[in-house]
Amino acid sequence: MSWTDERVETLKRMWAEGASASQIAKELGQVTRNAVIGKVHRLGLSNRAVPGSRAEDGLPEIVEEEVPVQPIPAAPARAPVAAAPVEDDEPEEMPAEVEVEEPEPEEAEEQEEASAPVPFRRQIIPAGQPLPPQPSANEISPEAQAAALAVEKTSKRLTLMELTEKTCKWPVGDPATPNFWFCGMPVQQGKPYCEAHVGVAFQPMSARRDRRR
DNA sequence: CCCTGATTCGC
DNA sequence: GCGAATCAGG
Repeated sequence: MSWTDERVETLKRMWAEGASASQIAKELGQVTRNAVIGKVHRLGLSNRAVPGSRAEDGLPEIVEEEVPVQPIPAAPARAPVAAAPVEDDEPEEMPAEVEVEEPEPEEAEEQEEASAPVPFRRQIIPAGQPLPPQPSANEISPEAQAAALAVEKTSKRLTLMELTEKTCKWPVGDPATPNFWFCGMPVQQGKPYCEAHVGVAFQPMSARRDRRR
């Protein structure tokens, strides 16, 4: 396939609209993003306006060292979130292994047949031990918290077994409770969490320090 | 890991 | 001119 006037026109138009080279390539078909990029350069229409939206990341970006915050949302105890076949791992997410204390093996089976589908199987004693340092309640920026909360209201609510490399592994709720689940939204590239939860998991050091009591 | 654009260089 | 391979950055 060659660069017909029409194809070039499409290329120019899409490029001007901010489409990425791969998007354009997909649209045109029969060419790779490399071909598109190459053509873009030969046409001399390289630098263009910002691709994405307009109100997106127009902020100054106050980026600082990122510091992992205890991956504990509102849950009192941490669930062993195992990232598939364990391997390398640099001190980035700090697994912080913490056994979730089993309240007590069940003994008297409650027969709540025609009751609610997912009832409260008896008040469960939330871990009879000092819980790990409660999260970063006041260390998390209000914005990040709000974002996470919003996501949690619409997230996929996956079980441990349903997690994959592409699902957010942020735990929500009390692991010792029936309504405990994992966010499950699409992860942010390279991270174990979705955008919203990455927002609470990784806080700029200074901001975190300032907020802390 | 997944994506982006930029560059190089044999064809 | 073309575009795969590679590089550099997010």
